[in-house]
Amino acid sequence: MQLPTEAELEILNILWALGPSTVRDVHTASEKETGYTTVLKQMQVMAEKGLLKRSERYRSHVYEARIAKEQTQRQLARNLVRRAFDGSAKNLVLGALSSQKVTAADLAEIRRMLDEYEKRPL
Amino acid sequence: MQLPTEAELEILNILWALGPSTVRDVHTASEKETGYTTVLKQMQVMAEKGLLKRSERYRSHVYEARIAKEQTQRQLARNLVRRAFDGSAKNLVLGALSSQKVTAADLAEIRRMLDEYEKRPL
DNA sequence: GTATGTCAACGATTATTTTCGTACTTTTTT
DNA sequence: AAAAAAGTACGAAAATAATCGTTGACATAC
Repeated sequence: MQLPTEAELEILNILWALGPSTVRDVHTASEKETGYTTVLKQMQVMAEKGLLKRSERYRSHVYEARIAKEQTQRQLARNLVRRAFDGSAKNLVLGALSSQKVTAADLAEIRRMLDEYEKRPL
Repeated sequence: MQLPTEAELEILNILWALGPSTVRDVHTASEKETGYTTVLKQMQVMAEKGLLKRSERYRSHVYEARIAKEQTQRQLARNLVRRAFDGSAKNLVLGALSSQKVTAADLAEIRRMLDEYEKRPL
């Protein structure tokens, strides 16, 4: 599968949050100051690439992400691990920890995830 | 700071591994089938951007990464967290785990890192 | 039924990144 | 000293990504 570009990821994030939406919806929800036709074109391209599914049943087309958020996240994480962390997920975990504020609750949940993982790797 | 592009990251990885090197060194070490002048130009651009430091003392210039590997990794991780993981490092950790094979030894080391982190957050 | 507004299609433009060919300079070899 | 080898500089082409303007289709309101 091909990884989404920067602008595409922004659109995917909106679609994941809103669910199936029109171009207008996405454009309105976007933080960026980009024009309507820009978003339209981008979503059309994404549909061609297979990143989005388009329903033409209605007056204005309704787009929907074709890939699940979690799957895309995994792929982005895998890609970054490969490119910048010498293939070591461990290093990325360290990088993730050191890159952000992580609360005690987060730490607890991460430990829980580790336990889960140990019992049943994905 | 500005994040390195794909090709730039490849060069940085080589420089981090080899230490200060000439263009020839980097070109030889590279997996990619790209021409010598391509690498040269890229490293010149990177020097302009401030990503590399250039020493002109010798016959062939010697380049060196201006940013530490760990710092760049942190920034890449932070960037990815922001763009694709709703700002939650926890989610990236999960993504990292599910994206790769992680050994028992890795898990142990991750746990150790968590303990470290809890004692003295970065 | 004509005017107004909303939308998709399409092409074109701009910006950025990646790549390479050519020319010029400096060494090294013969 | 001429030829060959190894470098850098420079410009420009090719590829990719992002943006927008214009046009025509289709509704809805008047």
